[in-house]
Amino acid sequence: MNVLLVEDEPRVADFIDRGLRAENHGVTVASSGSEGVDLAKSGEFDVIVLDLMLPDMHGYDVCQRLRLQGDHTPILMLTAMDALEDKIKGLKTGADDYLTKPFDFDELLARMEALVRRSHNFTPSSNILQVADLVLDRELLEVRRGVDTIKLTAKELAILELLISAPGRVFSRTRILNQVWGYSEDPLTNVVDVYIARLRRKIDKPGRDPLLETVRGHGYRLKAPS
Amino acid sequence: MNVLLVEDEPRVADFIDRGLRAENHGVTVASSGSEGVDLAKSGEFDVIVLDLMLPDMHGYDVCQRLRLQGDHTPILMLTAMDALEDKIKGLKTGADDYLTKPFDFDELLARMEALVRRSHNFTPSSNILQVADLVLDRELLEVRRGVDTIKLTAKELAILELLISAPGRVFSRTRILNQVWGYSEDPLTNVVDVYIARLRRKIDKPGRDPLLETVRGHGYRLKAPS
DNA sequence: CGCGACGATGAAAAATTCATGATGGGGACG
DNA sequence: CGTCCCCATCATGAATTTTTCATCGTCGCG
Repeated sequence: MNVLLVEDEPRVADFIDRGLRAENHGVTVASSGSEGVDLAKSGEFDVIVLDLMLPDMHGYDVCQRLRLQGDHTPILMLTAMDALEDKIKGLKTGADDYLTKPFDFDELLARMEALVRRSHNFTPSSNILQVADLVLDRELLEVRRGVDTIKLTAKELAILELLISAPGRVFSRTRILNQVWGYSEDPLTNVVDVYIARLRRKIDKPGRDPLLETVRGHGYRLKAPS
Repeated sequence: MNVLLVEDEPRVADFIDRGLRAENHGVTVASSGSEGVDLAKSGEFDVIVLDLMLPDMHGYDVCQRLRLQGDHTPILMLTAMDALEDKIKGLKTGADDYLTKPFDFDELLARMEALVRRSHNFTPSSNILQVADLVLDRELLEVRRGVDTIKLTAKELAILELLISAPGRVFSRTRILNQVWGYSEDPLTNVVDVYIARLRRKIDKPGRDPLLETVRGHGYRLKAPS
């Protein structure tokens, strides 16, 4: 079995590395997120063990990036804390399983093997995000609501991408401004409002179930799948 | 280690039961959800292995009910399919881990032991705050009382967030004013009273057990979990 | 039992927050 | 160089929240 280990802490990396080799698995270590993403491109790994805390980017980003590239290699996340949010976020960004530090090496092994076993049965294709009948294909950069294809401008798409990445979750205007426009301040503009209105016009055509909700006093969100 | 196994399918139950006993663990089998909840009350178990598909109620309900009763025994869920939704929902209702059928018995064992080990260290905190059947999800900015979702305005939410952060503790009007409004003085207003009244109207609907208490001469508090 | 302080609450007024149409700049492309 | 599309800002009106104010209720104590 061929394992890609993305972990920047030498001690931890070493520990896992040696353990896996002892089990006759092939191991490649990446000590940063970007290195991990690059190495993963070769597509030769059976499973990726991914630490959440990396020097250059967060584990979620690595995960998300891989999935966006159409890579479906099973990912086992190592979370530092036992935070529910981390687990959920991990699963949502495309991880297949998580493991909380500190962990038994045997457990790591067991889960890895389980993942690989499972992934050989069927490969769930993703890269397609979806809420209700609203579908965003990040590969084709295409948006559909039901059978209708919707044409979005760059900014509109960026907002939708952000919102759909965590359905149900509320995003503040500031947050959206940050992610989509890259501003770090300027609360004197209402661009976000304007663009939300445009998105609405395209996505929530009258008669349809409204998906794009305003949460007064907080921001906007995409309706969570019930 | 003492295990409560909630599983109605005799074949699966038997398989796990025998395996665990072989490992010298104590096992009690419940073949329905309500039986499981009852048995759990004894509080003598180190971990609960919970099947999702039960004859009388869904695994989520069992899970939720236990958590509502203030039971924090680690729960390992057995999900039939590899559905992301199930995993997320499971975690949200208070499960600590999940396992997809079919699974290796060794994996079950490893995860169980990991859970128990972990739970002896510390109890996981999350973004979900709860008093009795009142739940505040800080991520979704959503409040529920039992099954009903409650819509709160920003200020109402802020107050509830403060109160629920320390159930049972009394918060003076001044304190609330400080935290929620950021005022550092001005004891000439009764906004706090007004908002408490509104919160009451939404949260403590007539017929329900009142959670929001007035402590005359001191302030307000959320009833502590008994 | 009656009084006074404290708290509850309805309703009006004020303020905030949003939605959206109109306007004009600017860049890409032919 | 003109046209088209995208982007950002502004202004306005509507919806909702927040605050204030007045009144009424209730609790505790003498």
